[in-house]
Amino acid sequence: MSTQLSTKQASRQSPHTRAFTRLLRAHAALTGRLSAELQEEHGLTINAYEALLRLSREEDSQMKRVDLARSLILTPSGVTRMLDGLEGAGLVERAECPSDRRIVYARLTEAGRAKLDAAGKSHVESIRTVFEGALSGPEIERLADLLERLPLADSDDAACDAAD
Amino acid sequence: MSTQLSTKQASRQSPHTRAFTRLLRAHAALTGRLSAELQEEHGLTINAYEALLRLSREEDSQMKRVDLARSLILTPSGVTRMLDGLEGAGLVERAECPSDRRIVYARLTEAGRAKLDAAGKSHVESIRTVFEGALSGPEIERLADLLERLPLADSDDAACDAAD
DNA sequence: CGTGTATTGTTGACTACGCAAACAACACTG
DNA sequence: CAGTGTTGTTTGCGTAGTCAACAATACACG
Repeated sequence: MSTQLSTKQASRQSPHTRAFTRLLRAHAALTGRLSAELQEEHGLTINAYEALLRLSREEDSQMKRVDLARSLILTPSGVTRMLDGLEGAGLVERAECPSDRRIVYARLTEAGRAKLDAAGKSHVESIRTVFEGALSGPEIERLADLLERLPLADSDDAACDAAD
Repeated sequence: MSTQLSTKQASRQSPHTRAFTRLLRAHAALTGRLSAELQEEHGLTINAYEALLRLSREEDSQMKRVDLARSLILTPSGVTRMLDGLEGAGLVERAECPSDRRIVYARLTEAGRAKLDAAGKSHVESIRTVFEGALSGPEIERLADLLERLPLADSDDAACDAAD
């Protein structure tokens, strides 16, 4: 199927590099498509959507901002700014921690849950379309598994954070 | 169709969603780490590096800017801005097309090739470290293959661009 | 020819993020 | 209980990217 060695050789790379490059491109392509959709139909960024999703998974629909940052692989400042938007839209609200006043929780509001629900329908559907158009069911699972095993933090970051 | 039994189910997601989320996170984690390195040691963005790499693969070390954009999954304006930087650093230069004066080629300079060479050494090494620390050889190839099959363009984009 | 239409590339205004610094609240130490 | 370090959050500034509007060229067809 693929041409072996033409004058230009896409295949001369090591598998690592190939995997990485493809990861970059796949990410650009998928987020490009999906974020446009999410933005247009619901006014949400992909990260904003993921934030709502993670909050919704917590028992009390709230999370420390730091944890949210780590979970999304964003810096704390990124989270602050993103939540600014979501708070402005009334999808998330702040909640204090009684025992530690440094901490501010981000809590999903009812409107936020509704928004997540609405956005999720089309978003999940789009994701499914994209993936199922390209890969078989088992392949999708295999892909998810492999991606899951890539390291999420700096290796020099001491802890192995079982908290996830 | 999907979902709402929420209390706390990270694993209740469909494989598509799981794959997508993991793709997002893996991308954020890897680019975060690798781009910091590339930036610090060589003053290059990941995309800038990839651009140099692609130019270096062309026979005459040059590419139409539009093609470069498509290849990197960037907008034309993004390419203009990125190349502004690379031109300023003398790593890339402009070249005209005699037959079509709309076209401007981006051409790798000698300095650009040298930079690519230097940056490539550490960059490729880092990539290898990251991937080999997490996956076995065959798994890396499998991952690359799966990622390769994800669609890179909008499906409503008519052509299947065999040009790649 | 001239006139629409598509393609190539650039620019201005904006967004989303990171980094570093600042700051507030806590936690330990003596 | 003052001093020092650590953690959580926000803020100023820089950067990389997008989109919309544009100019210039190419082409197709009356």
